[in-house]
Amino acid sequence: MSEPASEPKVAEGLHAVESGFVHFFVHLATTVGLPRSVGEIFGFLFAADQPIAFDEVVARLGISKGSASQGLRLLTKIGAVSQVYVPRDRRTFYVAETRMRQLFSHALQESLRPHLEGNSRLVAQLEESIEAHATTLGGSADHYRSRAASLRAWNEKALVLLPLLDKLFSLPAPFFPFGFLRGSSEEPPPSDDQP
Amino acid sequence: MSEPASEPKVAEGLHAVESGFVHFFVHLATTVGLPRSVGEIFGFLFAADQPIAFDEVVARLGISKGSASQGLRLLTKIGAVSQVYVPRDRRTFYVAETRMRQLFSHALQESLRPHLEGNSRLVAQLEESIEAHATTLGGSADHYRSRAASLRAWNEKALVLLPLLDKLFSLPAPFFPFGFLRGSSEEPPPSDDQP
DNA sequence: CATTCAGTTCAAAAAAGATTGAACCAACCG
DNA sequence: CGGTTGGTTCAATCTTTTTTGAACTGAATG
Repeated sequence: MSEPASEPKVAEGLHAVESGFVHFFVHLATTVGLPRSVGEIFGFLFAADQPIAFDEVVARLGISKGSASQGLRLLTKIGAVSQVYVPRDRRTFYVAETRMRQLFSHALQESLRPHLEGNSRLVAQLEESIEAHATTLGGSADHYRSRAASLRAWNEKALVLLPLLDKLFSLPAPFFPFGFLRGSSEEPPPSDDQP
Repeated sequence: MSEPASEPKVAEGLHAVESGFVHFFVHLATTVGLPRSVGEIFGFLFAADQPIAFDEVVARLGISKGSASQGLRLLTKIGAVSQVYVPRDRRTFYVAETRMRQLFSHALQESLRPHLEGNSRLVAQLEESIEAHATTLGGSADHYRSRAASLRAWNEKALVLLPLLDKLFSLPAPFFPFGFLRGSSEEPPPSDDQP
């Protein structure tokens, strides 16, 4: 009853609830290094009940056609939204991928992996460079080798952990397998007390 | 034999090998959204054999005192480097945390966690907002509730997976526990088949 | 065909972020 | 004390990224 007459208009033309979703994804987008507008677009589509037309994205969000176009292209490329063709309508419609699992797993494959692979290449170069200069380096050659080795080991670990992480995410929530490492400082096992 | 007379000088005054390390961490830093200079500093320290004084960072890397100061402060704050007091020297020396495990785990706790917690807050607000408007929303209230629920579920999953991930990383490499999910590409339940 | 409508492209403007450097502070030194 | 030396701060500057908007392409429509 004590609400002010107008919505806390976060973005032109959005209902308070919609802009809640937008907020959430703007936060997510920026923490992940994507432009804010991409977060807005995705949030808006994620909230929607049905496919949304390009020009509605522009109008409701109050962003330029240019941004919308680029943002939607990016989101499509990374598999976060897809186009939907609506029969008697000339416009293209978009829907968000709402299964978080898909989103996550896609991101892992398409964004994280390539970076880790980039790392691998750099480590390899680094190691070559060390060997190339080994004689000049004298005693420190070994030191450098061991530092490089640690980078390599770390990176490889990350690489193999990647698919595993993906799996873990796909597990039905209550089942998290804490079993195999009950050693520990962090988490009490999830199983209930059944004597 | 075919090498040019001078090093491929990536940064003033660095040996080729050092700049290999610097490269690696610049890459890492930028993919993680940190300023390049922070990557440079860390790379340089990571390569080093012994503690490095502030002014050497400035000189060898050819960056301003300002950058060095801020970069070192940040790195210290996130636990990636620490100060070392060298007896008869007025300057402060720095060493990189070279145990990748520590770095990683610290990053998980200090960077990822807070973000996920931020998410939680936003989801909570979102849910409140949905309830606040529930009557106005009519039929779509349920739709919004379910979308919000999926965000919540996802976020909570991430939150519980965090310590687990940390554990996995700490495991001696050869031991990776693929055992419990030898199933295939998607999601056969983790419990074994006991009729 | 000429027109309108949907959307893309891309150069220019705006905003956000990183870096510099000069002023400054605080030990230490002589 | 007065002068160095080691380092921090922060406003100004430079760089990079994001956003805009106007020109453009290419269907559909009439």
